[in-house]
Amino acid sequence: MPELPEVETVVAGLRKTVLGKTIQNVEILYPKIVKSDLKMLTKGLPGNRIKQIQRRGKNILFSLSDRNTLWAHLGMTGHMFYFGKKVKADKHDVAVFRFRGNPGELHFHDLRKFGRLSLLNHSADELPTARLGPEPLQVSFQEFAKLFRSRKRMLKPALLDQSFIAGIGNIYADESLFEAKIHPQTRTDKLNEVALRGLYWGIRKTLRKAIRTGGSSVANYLDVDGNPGHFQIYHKVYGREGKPCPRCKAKIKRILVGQRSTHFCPKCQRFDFAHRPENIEGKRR
DNA sequence: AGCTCTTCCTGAAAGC
DNA sequence: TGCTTTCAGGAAGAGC
Repeated sequence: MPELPEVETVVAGLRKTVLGKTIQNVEILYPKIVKSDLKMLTKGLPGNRIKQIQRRGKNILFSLSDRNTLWAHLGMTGHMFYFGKKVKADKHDVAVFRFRGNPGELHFHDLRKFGRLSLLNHSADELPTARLGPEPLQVSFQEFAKLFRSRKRMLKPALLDQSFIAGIGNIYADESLFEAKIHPQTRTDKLNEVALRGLYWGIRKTLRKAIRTGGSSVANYLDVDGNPGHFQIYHKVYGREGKPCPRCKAKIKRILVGQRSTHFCPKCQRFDFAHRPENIEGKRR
């Protein structure tokens, strides 16, 4: 599923392929993905040049020459495929963009149709980004620490909450918590300075490495040119239930936290590691 | 405020 | 073997 590193990879691909092109028309094959007014979108896009493409959290923002913004979210299984020539739409394509004076096409492909597309009548800077938490690769440690201390909730749901911190999904939440050796059910406000630093750097390390390797190819993630990423071979806990922890060889566990499957090492991700290191032996769940 | 449950959707995997 | 059920998951919305 596309999370921050995958979306970053997709945005890099979009910049190489469609940045600077002028939209000729857009064909919406599955109208339900459009969350803004459908007619406004299909009528408003043609003639617009794509001036800038940015990622914010897991969102893709196309800044248009008329100062409006095309907002895309890949959901669970969304892909953006660029073809250098006319190509017949796949049955899972939800939208096709065509460009002026150019045979190339951009296909928004989305098997499970959780993706979304909106035309927003304002610039990319003044987006519904008020509903998005800080970027994990940009936020300072001080702000990060303040954020976690300001809430009282379990870490796992907090990391998945886009209004809390943007861009992290199930894979990278689990992997980051593993890096930081923190139990997913630890409360955000219970992390001491050491644990907070560990988590801050764990998230950064995990996301950066995933970006470097082109994202994780699970749920058939592919980049704009149809290439898979490679980060999944580096997954240490995600999707590894019952397999040995790469750090201590204990069996990786999978539990449900807030309805979401959560993978962790029960031995080296201690529930109370973060705030009560002296009590590590005593408690179990 | 924060948790839980539901909805959207499809294909793979598990169950019978 | 083949049909049926379950599950996965990002985000939003309802209800508590």
